[in-house]
Amino acid sequence: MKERSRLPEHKAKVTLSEVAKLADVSEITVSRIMRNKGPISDSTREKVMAVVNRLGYVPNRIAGSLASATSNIIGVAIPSLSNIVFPEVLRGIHAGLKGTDFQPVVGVTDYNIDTEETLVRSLMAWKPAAMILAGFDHTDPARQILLQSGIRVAELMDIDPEPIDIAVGLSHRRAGYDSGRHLIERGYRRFGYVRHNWSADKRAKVRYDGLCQALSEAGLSVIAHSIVDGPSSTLAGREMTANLLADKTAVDVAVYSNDDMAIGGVFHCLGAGIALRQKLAIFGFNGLELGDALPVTLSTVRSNRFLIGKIAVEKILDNLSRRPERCIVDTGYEIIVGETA
Amino acid sequence: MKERSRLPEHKAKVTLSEVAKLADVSEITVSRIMRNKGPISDSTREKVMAVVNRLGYVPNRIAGSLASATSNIIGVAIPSLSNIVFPEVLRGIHAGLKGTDFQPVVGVTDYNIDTEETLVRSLMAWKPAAMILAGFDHTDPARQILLQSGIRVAELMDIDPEPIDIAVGLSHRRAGYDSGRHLIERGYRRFGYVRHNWSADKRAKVRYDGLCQALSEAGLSVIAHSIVDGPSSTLAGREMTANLLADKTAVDVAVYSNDDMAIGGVFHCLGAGIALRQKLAIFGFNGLELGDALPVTLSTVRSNRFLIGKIAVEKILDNLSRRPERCIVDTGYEIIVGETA
DNA sequence: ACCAGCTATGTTAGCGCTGTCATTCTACAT
DNA sequence: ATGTAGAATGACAGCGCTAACATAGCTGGT
Repeated sequence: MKERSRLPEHKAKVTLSEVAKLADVSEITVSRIMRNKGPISDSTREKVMAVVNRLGYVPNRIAGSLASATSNIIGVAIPSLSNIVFPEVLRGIHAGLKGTDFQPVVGVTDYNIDTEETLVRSLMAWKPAAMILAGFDHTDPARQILLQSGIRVAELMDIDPEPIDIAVGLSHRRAGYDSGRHLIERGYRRFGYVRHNWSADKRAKVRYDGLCQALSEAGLSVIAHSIVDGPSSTLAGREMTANLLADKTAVDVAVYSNDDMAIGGVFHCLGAGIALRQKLAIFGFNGLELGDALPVTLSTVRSNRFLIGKIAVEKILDNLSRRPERCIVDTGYEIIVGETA
Repeated sequence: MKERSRLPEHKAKVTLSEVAKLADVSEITVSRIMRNKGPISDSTREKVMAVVNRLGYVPNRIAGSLASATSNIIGVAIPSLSNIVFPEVLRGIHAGLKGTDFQPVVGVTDYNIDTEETLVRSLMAWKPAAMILAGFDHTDPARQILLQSGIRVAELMDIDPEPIDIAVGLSHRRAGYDSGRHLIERGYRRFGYVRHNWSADKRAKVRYDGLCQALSEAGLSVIAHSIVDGPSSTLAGREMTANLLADKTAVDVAVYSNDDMAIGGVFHCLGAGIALRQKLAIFGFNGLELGDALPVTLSTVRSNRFLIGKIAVEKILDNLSRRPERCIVDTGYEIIVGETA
């Protein structure tokens, strides 16, 4: 048997009107059948579907969207795909969209608000049904475009600032504050802080501020810092922990800018034979699954990333046109008492 | 200062023709300016751009795509966002697309080829410039649609089967085989295998087959198995390792279906005080960054996920219309000699 | 002066679909 | 018979843009 050519034999771009002609009905009838809209007799439907299947007709949504002035696209702008946190949010978005026929179009901003602006323009050009962004930090033009669009706009991760329309996330300030209170209650007094460069990651900074406030209220403060100039990573966390401990300032607990870093800390201690909690306590942020699989389970704060994405979508689908009132959803957080603090 | 309303004041959907009217030029002139196409005098450009900025005009790409019969969309279908591997491929795709104005539209198949078919239909409806899929396992109708479309189709991760058009990935069979050879050379003889459910993850199965072939050629075989009925995870890897060791069959090396599982194995040993390599050697697959940050660095095989995504995009952009010849790119793999084997 | 050959702009005709408003054809009650 | 609702279908006019083909104004070479 000769192999079927991989190139289209006749350019035969199958269109609605072609299907209509062959099925001997009007175009609008085919259109209605394809969209399950309006009353159609079974006989007509069968007749048309036979042609559709024979020709392998796939409706052109570009034309459809233009004609109906609606698209089933949802624009999504996230800062990064390297940080496990955002794929998890994406997963929530996909989960929320499942069963609808909305399609997410995802762009990556690299934590840069100018890139974000370009991305927003380019996503808005598809006349999306809604937009989902991470964070609240936008250029003025971007904000203006989103504001004027009239479509639903969800800003994720955070709920402290004022949103354009919908905010879904948690209060990083409170999470930081509560972490501090929690650790103080557990008896820790000499706090070290290990972090990555937060110039792009404002939320890490806010958590730190919350932590400092809790400490300050208790007459304490962070007495040692170890800072890597770059993004967070487990390896960086490991090295910065070594760094922190090399310092003459003895700390009894190290708080980390996130779990990636904290897990690196755990690895350092495991490798160097430093007794976790007795000698050095470690506390992270995010509640990654991995923390639970560690030989010594990580003490941290669970942020519900999946939920954030899912709820954002639900809120959007709830009402596809923007309401006058803003909508803020607190997905909360939970202190996980592991074995490292 | 009173707050600016969040709802669009006048529905004023700004169109090309409106801009043209106000700038006192023809529509095509505005169109050319927006697309940087054709010769335009500086004075006209300035005049038009002033109006564009004043009105906040954003071109409607839906109309544009319909008129020009080209879209800048690239359809992407991946099995899952939970497995870190696919976000990394996505990252490669985004990296490859950077600087072009193609937009990826991402869908998730949940490792189900019927879901994939639905997804393919729905992505094809946007007349994408190209499609990227993970794997070679498709329904007949899906394959048919892709074949007939005439657009470029990249199938990622694997290069063993025959692709529709472009294949980018590595030979999992050879990777499995070489892992076996490598471990035999290092003196291991009593092989255990720890895996997740591979009914959805065919490639893990192929690696296993390759491994078995290498063993068999050396007169060896896998003498103990530990299988979790579910997806891979670090926790599962940890538990299944405990499981494997509880068995009376003593093994000197455990090969894992992937790094997630293998890292769980390392954690088990670390927690149970089992000397890695001396008492039990561990070998994974993927070469996750995390393996390098472990207190005992993981021995594994690096699959270049980021590169796979990036190269797929490059091949596609290389030539946007399908060539008669198939194109297969081997991104290779690399055995990483860590401290666990 | 004249035409080739540029640059800068405009005119026309759709792209493939769907909203809107008919129109036709039953079925059933009056 | 006659009216009336509803079910099933169709005609037509665009959606907002761009390809393709003019057209108009220049420059400079001869």
